[in-house]
Amino acid sequence: MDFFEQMEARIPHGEVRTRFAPSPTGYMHVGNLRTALYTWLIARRHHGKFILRIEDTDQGRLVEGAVDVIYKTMAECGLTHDEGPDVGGPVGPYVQSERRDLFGKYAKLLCEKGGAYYCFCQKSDEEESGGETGEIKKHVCACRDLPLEEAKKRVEAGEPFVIRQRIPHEGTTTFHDASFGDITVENKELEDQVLLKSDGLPTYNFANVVDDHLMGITHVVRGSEYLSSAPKYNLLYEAFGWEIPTYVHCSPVMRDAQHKMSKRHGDPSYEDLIREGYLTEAVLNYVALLGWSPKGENAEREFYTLSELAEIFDISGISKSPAVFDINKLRWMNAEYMKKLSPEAFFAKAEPVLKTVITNPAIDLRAVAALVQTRCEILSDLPERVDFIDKLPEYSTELYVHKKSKTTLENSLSSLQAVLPVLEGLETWTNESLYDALVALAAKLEVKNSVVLWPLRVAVSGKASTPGGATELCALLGKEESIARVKAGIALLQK
RNA sequence: GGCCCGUUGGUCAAAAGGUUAAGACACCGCCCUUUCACGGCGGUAAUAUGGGUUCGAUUCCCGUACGGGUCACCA
Repeated sequence: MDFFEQMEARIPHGEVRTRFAPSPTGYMHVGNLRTALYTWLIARRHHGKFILRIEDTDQGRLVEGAVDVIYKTMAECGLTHDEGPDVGGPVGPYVQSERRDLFGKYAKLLCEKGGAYYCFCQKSDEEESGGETGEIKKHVCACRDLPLEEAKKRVEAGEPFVIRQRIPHEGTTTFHDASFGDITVENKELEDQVLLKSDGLPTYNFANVVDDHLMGITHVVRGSEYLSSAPKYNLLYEAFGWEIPTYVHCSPVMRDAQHKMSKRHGDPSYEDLIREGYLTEAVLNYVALLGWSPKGENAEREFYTLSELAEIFDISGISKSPAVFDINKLRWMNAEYMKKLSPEAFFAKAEPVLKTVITNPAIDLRAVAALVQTRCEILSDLPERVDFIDKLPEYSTELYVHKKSKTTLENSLSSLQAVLPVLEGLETWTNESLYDALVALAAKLEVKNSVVLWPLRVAVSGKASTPGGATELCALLGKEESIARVKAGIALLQK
């Protein structure tokens, strides 16, 4: 058994195998996350294998610790892989830089098979572009017609070379994409692309084809920017005599109608979103629906767990047109996820954030969390909602004037003055007892509840908008602090 | 510029020849209410455009416009 046969023998058959092949950039684009998710879902849906392959051939872009970021993100999202650099598998290595030697062998094999040829043209020969005419210059040279034996002699003699794909000049190539359907192009539009560079390393397109085949990948999921190189892939598979995988091209995630989301333009990556206080589950759920939609009876359903998606995900639901990322809808969806959290789970997430603005140990953070759980969309909203608890902010008396509650500066002052002794005389300091006492006071004064409660809420919070009503805030702040703030309010109104 | 792909409300999108063209976000209004919110109810808003094919086109075909992708010894 020769080398190539050995490699073939390793390839698993009879199962769906998909792969996510990120290059280690140090963060996860939203678009990449979606691709990873779809790729994972296809594997899970068919009870197949999901493979993680690190594409680190671009040495110039290497980022320290970036591979760990990939592991961490995938694990955090629940996109577990069955094979990869860290867990191994039958078709390793799973890091592209460790597969380096493979590609030269396969490129030479392809030359033997006639699908490629040695090319001795110097890079500088074709450096000139089409210039102002805008014409694209395709590489055409005599090396293509060099007899193989002669070319090999020159290689052995040490002459620098690249290996280029031999693309037929005539005819057309048709490839099939699971969501775009059949696409046919004229072969004359295709260039004899370089497969193996003069430094002996493969180009991305070549490495991909070889790796995907040797790893037994059945479904190639990738961005639609690769759509136009797909015919060349097909020709490559055919020249090798390999089975062509199912292509699943996904349109990009856009910032607006004409721009892809990009880190460079300040669009958030997955890590940015998490840092801003979005929940992983919400991000995944939202991203799943960006460019894919469920069919049939699920068409109106929007909330899914990962495992629910794994049951119903269907390639045919992938959309062909680009989708604009709507942070607004993500916010809404995140809020829904927060509301669904158990009080304990929400507290666990909220506590660290609350602690950044509430340092008073007398404050019951669980009570704060309970109040705020249905009133925030993302965790980073929290500080601004509860910062008044530690310290009463300076506020304008204008806050006391509220038409709907029928409050004015004058009746606010008298309300607070009436409230003060009630609070001071209150034995039991709970939301219920506070509410009962103050409603009774309003009845006694013969005014609407709000005439009493609105000014109190303002006095106690100094804010127009708070995570709870007057009595809830008083209960939270405690008797002493509440009374102090009411007195401060009275003083302010008396000025 | 050549080639390829796409186009349903502001956004995500359903409807795979016959529907009053779903649903969700956002927006607006009303109700609830101890603020804001939550919740409930309701509303505004779309098949890019011109031709075909068909008894009938969002759906099929062609053109146009607009948008995107691609045309490296980058991935």
